[in-house]
Amino acid sequence: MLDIQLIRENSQEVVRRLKIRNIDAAEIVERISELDKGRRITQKQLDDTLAEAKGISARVGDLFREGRAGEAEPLKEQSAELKKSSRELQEKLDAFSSELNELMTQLPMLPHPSVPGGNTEADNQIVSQHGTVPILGDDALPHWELATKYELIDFKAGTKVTGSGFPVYKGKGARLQRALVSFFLDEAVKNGYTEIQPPLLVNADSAFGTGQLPDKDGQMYYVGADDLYLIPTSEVPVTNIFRDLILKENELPVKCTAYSVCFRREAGSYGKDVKGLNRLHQFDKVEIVQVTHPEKSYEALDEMVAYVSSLLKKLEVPFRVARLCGGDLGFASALTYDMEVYSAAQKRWLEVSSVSNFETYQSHRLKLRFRSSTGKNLLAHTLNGSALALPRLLAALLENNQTADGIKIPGVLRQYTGFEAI
RNA sequence: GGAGAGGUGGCCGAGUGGUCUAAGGCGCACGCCUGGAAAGCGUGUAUCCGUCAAAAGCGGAUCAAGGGUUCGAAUCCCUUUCUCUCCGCCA
Repeated sequence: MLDIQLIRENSQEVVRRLKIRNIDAAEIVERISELDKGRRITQKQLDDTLAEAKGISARVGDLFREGRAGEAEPLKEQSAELKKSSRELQEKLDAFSSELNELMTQLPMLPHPSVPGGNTEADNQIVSQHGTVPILGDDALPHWELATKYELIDFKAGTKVTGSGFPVYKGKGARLQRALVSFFLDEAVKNGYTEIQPPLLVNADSAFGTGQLPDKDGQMYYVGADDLYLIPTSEVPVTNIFRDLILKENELPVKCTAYSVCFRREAGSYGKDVKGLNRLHQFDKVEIVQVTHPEKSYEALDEMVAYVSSLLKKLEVPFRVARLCGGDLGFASALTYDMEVYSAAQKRWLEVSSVSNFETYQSHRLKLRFRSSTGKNLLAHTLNGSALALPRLLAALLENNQTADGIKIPGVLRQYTGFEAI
C-alpha cells in the first residue's frame, strides 16, 4: 500500500510514476484525494461529538453521586441526541474509509526511478551476463527427455496421481533435488540468513500483507473448508512473521531463509512454457527475505543479487540478470531483478530467481515498523528473492551438463549428492 | 471433535457499571548517589487517527475481534477467534 501522505502532498508525482507501469491512475488518485479529505473532516466532527457526549456522561455521573438523579434527565436526552448523530457520523466515516481503503489497495507500488518503461518481458533491460553459453551437439536432449532416459522424473505418474504440473522425482532425480535444497540453505546460513521452516498454508491476512490478495487471488490454491491458502512462495509466511511488529533499530537488517514447497495454479499458461519443468503447479524453492532500514534497502537489494549470482557461479550455470520494465514489474515491487539461466537444449533463458525491493509497500500492509533513533516508529523496507527455485535450474543443469556418457554433477553439489554423474 | 477455564500495557498482574485519566511489580531509559559498579532514590516509559508548517499541546479510538444493553462498559449480554486443562482421535 502506498502512503496516503504521498498522494496528499504530491498526487501528480504518483500519477506520473505509475505511468511507467502503463497505468493511468489520474482518476483513482483524484477520488482518493476527495475521500481522504472527506474522511478527515468527518473524523473531526465525530471526535467533537464524542467529546461532548463524554462530558455529559461525566456530569450525569456527578449528579447521581450527589443524589440528584432527577436533574440528570434532560442530560440523558441530550446524550441520546448526540449518540444518534455520532452513529451517523461513524457510518459516514466507515463509508469513506472503506472506499478509500479499497482504492488504495488497487494502486500498485511506485516504480523505482531506474525502472525502464515498456510492456512485456521483451522490454526488460539485460544488466549483465555471466558464464559461457554451451554449444551442444545436434543429438542433445531437452531435460524432459533426459529425465525420462535416466529415470529421474516421472511426469506420467505425477499426472495420474494428481494432474499435470505435479511431477514425481525419483532415484538420483530426487536426490539431486534434496542436494540443491541443502546446498542453498547451507550457503544462505553462511551468508548470515537465519533458517526458517514456515507453514505451507496461510490465512487471508497474511496473503494480503505481502500483496497476493487481492491482486493475485486466482493464482493461489484455496482450501475452503478452513479458509486457508497454499503458499505460492515462502515469502508469504516468512515475511508475515514480522506483521504487526515494531522492531528495534539495531535488530535490522533481519535476514531469513526458508526452503518450502510452492503451489501455483498458473491459470492460463500453455504451450512450450509448461513443457517439462518449465512451469509447474508444485515446485521447490529456497527463498531469502530481508527486513531493512529504509536507507539501506537498495544496498541490500544489490547484495541479494550478488548473493544469488554467487550461487549460480558455483553451480557453473550461464545466467543473465534483467531489470524488469514497468509493465513486467510485480504489483508490490519498486524494483525487481530477474535472474535467468540458459537452458542449452531448449536454447532459452529461464527465470530461476526474482529479487525485489518492496520498500514500504508490504510493510504498510503488514504494519511492520521499527523504532528509529529519533524515537519515531517508521515503516521498514522488505525485500525477497529466490535463492533459488529448483525446477528450471534443474532443467538447465541436466541439459547443459549432458555428455555421451551421462550427466555431470557440478563440483559443489557432489558432497550433497554422493555421486559425480548420472 | 466433546467438556471446562481463560485472553488486561514490553512482561507479570490487580481491577465485576461512574475520579480506569488502568493499581502494583518486573523490565527498559534518563538523572541523583559512587573512584567505578551494584544497591538505593527520583523521573519517564503503548499504538493509531485527527488538529498544527512542525513540535508541544489538545480532541478521539484501542483492555483478543466484532456487535449489543446503558446517560456511562476492561467490567453485563451475544457472536467469532485464539490459548490452556481434561477426554477422544492421531504422525
